[in-house]
This record gives sequence, C-alpha cells and structure tokens, in this order.
Amino acid sequence: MDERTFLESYDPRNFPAVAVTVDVVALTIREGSLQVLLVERGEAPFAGRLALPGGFVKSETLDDAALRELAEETGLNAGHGDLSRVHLEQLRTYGDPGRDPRMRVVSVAYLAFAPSLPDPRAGGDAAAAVWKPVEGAEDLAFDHGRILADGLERARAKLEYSPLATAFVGPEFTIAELRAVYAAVWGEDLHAGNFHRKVLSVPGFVEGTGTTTARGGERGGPRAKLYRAGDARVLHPPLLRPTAEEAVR
Amino acid sequence: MDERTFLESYDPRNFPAVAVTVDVVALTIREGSLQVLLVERGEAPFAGRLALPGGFVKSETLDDAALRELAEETGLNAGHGDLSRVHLEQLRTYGDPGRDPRMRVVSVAYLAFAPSLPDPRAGGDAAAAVWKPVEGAEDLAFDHGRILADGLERARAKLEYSPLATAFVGPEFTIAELRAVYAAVWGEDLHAGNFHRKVLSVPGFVEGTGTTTARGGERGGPRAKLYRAGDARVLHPPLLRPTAEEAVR
DNA sequence: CGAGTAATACTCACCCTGAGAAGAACGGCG
DNA sequence: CGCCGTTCTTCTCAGGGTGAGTATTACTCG
Repeated sequence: MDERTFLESYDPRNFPAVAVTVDVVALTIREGSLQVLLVERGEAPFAGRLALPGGFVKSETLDDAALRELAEETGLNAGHGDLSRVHLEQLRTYGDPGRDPRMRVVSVAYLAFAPSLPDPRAGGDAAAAVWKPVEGAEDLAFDHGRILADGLERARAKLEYSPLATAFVGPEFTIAELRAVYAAVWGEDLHAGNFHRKVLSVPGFVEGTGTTTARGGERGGPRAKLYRAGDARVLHPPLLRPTAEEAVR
Repeated sequence: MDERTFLESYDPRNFPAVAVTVDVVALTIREGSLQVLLVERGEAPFAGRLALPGGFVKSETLDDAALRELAEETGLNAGHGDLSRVHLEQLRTYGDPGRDPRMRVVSVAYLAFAPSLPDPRAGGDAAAAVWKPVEGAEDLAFDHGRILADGLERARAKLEYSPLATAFVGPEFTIAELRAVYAAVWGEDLHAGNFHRKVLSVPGFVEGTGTTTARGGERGGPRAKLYRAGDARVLHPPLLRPTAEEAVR
C-alpha cells in the first residue's frame, strides 16, 4: 500500500468507520444430514432471523477469532478437548458496502468441519444457537445465505481432493461411515463397492487399525474393519463427484 | 455477529484502529516467463523494498478496490479497454496482528491474470512499478512473500480445472500459445501431442475460428489453427499437472 | 433357523492417460 | 531451387482408473 495514503488515514479522525468481523460456517453431520450452526438474532436489523455465528475481531489472528466465536456459540472449549479435532479454514471475505445497514462491515468468513457435536448451550454472549439442516437454511440475515452457499460449494469440492471427510467422523471409523459423509455432503448415494476400492487405493487416505466394530450393523451385516485418518493432505487420485461436473458452462 | 458487541464498537471512540486494504498479485507472461507486478516502497517501513501493489479500501466493493489499485499502478484504464480482459478473483485475507508494524491492517489479497501488458507507467500515486519474474521475487515487504506464494499456488491449481489460461493470451490464440502458458506457470514442459488432444477434448474450453496464423513459426513449422476461448467455466476432464500431485503428505 | 442386510471382493467393458512416432507444412539457408 | 530442421497435428498402443454389476460371506433380527 502507498505510504502517503496510509498516513492520511493514520490519523484516527480521518479513519473510515470500517469494522472487521469473522463469520463461521460450521458444518457437521447429524442424523445422516449435513447441518450448519446458526444463531437467532435478538435485535435489529434482522431481529428474529437466523444468522451465521460471528463477531468482531479483537487483538488476535483471524483464525483465532473464528475459533473463539465458534467456541462461544457452541459452549465448547476451544484449545483443548472438544474443538481440537475441528478443521477450520478461511473461506472468503465479504465487504460490499451496504451488506450491513448500520455501517461498513468487512467480514472474513471461515469454514469449520466437525464431527457430531453436542447441542450448543448458549455460552458467552450467544443467543439461541442451533444446528439446522442446510436444505432449510437459505433465508438468513445479511448476506449470510450467500456465504453459506459458498461454504457448501467449497466443502463439496474439497471432499474430492482432500481427506476432509475424516474431520466429520470420529478418530476410528468404517469405510461405510466415511461413505455416509460423502453421501450427506454431496446429497447423493455412492456405489458401495467402488467407494470402498477407491478409498483404499488412495495412498495415505486411511490406514487400518487391525480391529473391527464390536458388532454388525443395526439391521444386520458383518462387522466392518476400522480405520484411522492417514497422513495424506491431498487425495490422489481424487474421488470425483458423480454428477454436477460437466456442462458447467 | 452479536448486537451487544456491535453497539459497543459502534461508538467511534471504542473503535479498534483496524485498517482494511487490498493487495493485488497481478500475474502476466512476458518473454516466456511468469511475472508479477511489484512496486518499490518509498518510505519506512520496508523503504526501498519491493511490495505488492495495494491500498486502502474506499467506499467501494472489495473487487472494485482491487481493480482500482491495479489500474493506478499500471497506468491503464480499468473499466473499458486495457484492463477489461483481466481476470480478477479474491485470493485470501491476511490479518495477523503485527503484519504491519504501524497498526492493525487487515488486507484482502486479490489475484489478477492478464495478457502481456505494456510496461507500467507511474500513474496516480504509484511509485516505480515493474514486472518481475516470480522466481526472483521472494524477498518482499511485509508478508507479501507469503501472499505471492499463495497466489502462485492458486494460479497453478486453477489452470488444472478452469479455463484461466485463456486470460493470459490474446483474444485469438494457437494451441501452442496456450501450451506455453501452462509451461510458464507450471514451470515444466508439456507433451505437445497429448496437450493438443486434451485441450480439444474438453467441451467448451476452446472453439476454432476456422482461420490460421498468417505464417508459420519463426523457426519453421506449419501455420497453426487459431482458437477463441469457449464458454466453459470448469474444465472437464481437467488438465492435471504432471508432477507435484502424489506423495503430498 | 430363515430372511434380509451390509461389508468386502471380484469381473468386465470403457475411457483417459502418457509415451512415442508418423505425416505434413513451413522457414531459413546454401 | 532444394534440403534440413522445426513445429503443428494426428495416430497408435499399453496401462491404469472408472462405473456398473455380481458374488461371497458374516452378521442382526424375528
């Protein structure tokens, strides 16, 4: 940035009133469906409407601010324990003038992936926070609907070439559980045999524990082998979505 | 975000002094090598060092701010003509405390791809702006080295599954010119025959004009067919990088 | 014990890929 | 003018990954 312009703005009197916030698209899988963490707004604007959890950035990194907001809204501990297995990544920044009617707000959106978490208890300054299926969560406050849509598209794309799906399951999991994650996020069923073959053929995606589940499925079937997440950071070859790829003009 | 926290900060006296800027990683291909637009800083901090062009966000969208900064530094017109064929996309936001020693600065980084542009003339408030090969541009002011590295990785990845490469060439181009773009960005040569086959097999990537170049290559060879960019927004199947894919643990 | 279910393995035809080579068109030079 | 090197373009071929379907086996439930 240019020095002269900087010094002009350096004087607080000349400061444009810009606020910097973080908003978090926290995704999890509960009861087989992809759900997002939302809070009900108590005051205007958009009073009574659902919104993404978020808040002002303090003297901290942007990543820390997002993690802190997530911890406050869910009532879980950030540093140790509960949220330690949450995958957090920056999504995109939204800063159109007018996206908040009160003032200029530049919001850095984050994407969080978590295994099934307990119901949020209103900790800190949180209003009522709830998990909602993403299908019913289009009508949000501010431009949060667009942010959620961007986050979902990112999540769906990242499942293809990253081991992100393991962030949605426990420390040990079966191939079928992993397949259920893909099915929930992509919204379509996958061929069990092919999925099995492909997951095991990607180096470093999963590694066997040598153990199996204690018992078979609830409606029958053999015990499944258990796996842990491997050390791969990218999946090669990737697991591509069956549809929604071609004809994207 | 929470209303109570908002109102506390709404009072300008309580405002944390946060500045919002945009920084632009502008890439082009000149003389067969990938180059980035840099400006020399005139004052402290980092006086005399090279930095990415950027500046404060005014009453405009973030995208407009990035385009404005790019126009100012290059001396080209933004809206019409010169910069109209530039592809611009948001890269990532950098906001660590201390990344600017003067105050808290949250910077939204943008990535720009342009065909070969004329040498920048110092318009507006620009210091000396120059195109530099990306290989020699590691030591930049602030955290701009990291921003450039992130931008390069994004550019290299996007060539695989998006028709971005056409943003680096003129309105009409040959397959060989497109191959030179991939070679410059990825830093490795590609098999001419296979590249040819793959580009033409991706629906909507390029469309033939029915014409050819006026004469053959400078060192011989037949006239090449000319193509225009097609209407595809994603490449399917993608053009994957030969290396740097597997064993990424 | 029988029926239904699910994990895992296997087959097969098809497509895409990398590597190599061939054919053809062209510029430069003697 | 004719040769040579260069480059565009097309073709072949073997190998690997893919989707679709099937088979086998191990379990739960009633």
